[in-house]
Amino acid sequence: MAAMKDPRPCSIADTLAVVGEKYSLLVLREVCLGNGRFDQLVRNTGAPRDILSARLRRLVEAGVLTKRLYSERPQRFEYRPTQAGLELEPVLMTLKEWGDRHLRNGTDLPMTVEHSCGGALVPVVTCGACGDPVRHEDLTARPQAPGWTLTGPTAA
Amino acid sequence: MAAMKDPRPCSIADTLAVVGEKYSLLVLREVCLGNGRFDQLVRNTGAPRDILSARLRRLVEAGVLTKRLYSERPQRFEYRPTQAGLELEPVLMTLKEWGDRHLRNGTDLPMTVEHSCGGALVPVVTCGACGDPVRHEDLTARPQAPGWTLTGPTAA
DNA sequence: AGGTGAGGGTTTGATTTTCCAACTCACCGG
DNA sequence: CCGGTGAGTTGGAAAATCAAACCCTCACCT
Repeated sequence: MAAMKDPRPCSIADTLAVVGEKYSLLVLREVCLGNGRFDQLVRNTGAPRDILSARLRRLVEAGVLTKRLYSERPQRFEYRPTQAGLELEPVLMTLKEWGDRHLRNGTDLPMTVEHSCGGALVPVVTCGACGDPVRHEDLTARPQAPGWTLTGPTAA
Repeated sequence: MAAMKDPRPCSIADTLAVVGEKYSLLVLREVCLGNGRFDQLVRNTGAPRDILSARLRRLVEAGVLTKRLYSERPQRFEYRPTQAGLELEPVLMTLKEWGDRHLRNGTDLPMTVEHSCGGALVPVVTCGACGDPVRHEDLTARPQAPGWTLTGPTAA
């Protein structure tokens, strides 16, 4: 995700610069599931080996994954999520939720996630302050840096 | 995001096939903010015009955006989010939240979002059933379709 | 000692995408 | 008639992706 003169300083863009390249989030999905070995990642993500290699390097250097030796002689490695990597799981969950609902009508899901409370997880984004589920109409963008001249009714 | 033989049927991958290409989510960000005109999108996302054109076509065809005529003579268009598009905002919020925390230490944020409850929005993903914030340790993946052979301790 | 196979990659060359600048077309304002 | 705006399209160079082949280190079998 190299050159891009995004005139907008933006954490969304910055995060995508780390995990927005093709396969990166699928790699993270697998690593969070515990499938952190190279050949598993090739099989489960469908990424070409050279691309996977590049993505892993990038994610390790960005502090999202770590490379761990799980066997000397023969040397074998495994990738695991860092704390920062685990904190990207909300992104995976919201992506999954949208796909489950809009691309599969909520039926025939290939995988579900069970929450410790007992049921299938339905991730809901709430406001940390009041605890209410967040709806578009309740949001107002507050530009803080130059480059953020809003024109429209504004909400993100 | 053409050819990819992802051996895993997965809603995350499917969603990324819709909005995972470079610039797509930045376009959605702008459209959700109300900045839905072509030249605004060029300026605010930094996307080359031809790429932007392709992304807009794709997002409209996928039902994430609609193209609206806001002036005949001269013909001028504007892109707006559909309901499905608005429902992708949780993805944007979780991406923003991660970037704010991990890429900027939570300081000097270029933009904040205010929630109707009064404070700056801190998006938290919770379990729809019990309402608790979701933590990695509380999750268990439940494969439902073939292709989902888990090996590790498993959680997503 | 030789063959086979797994794991974890790198190399090579063809194919796709992206990038960027220039160009179009339709209209409006002076 | 001239310049400018909005919404794109076009053409060619540069970069990223793809698939397959290759490499290296060991372990195991016989």
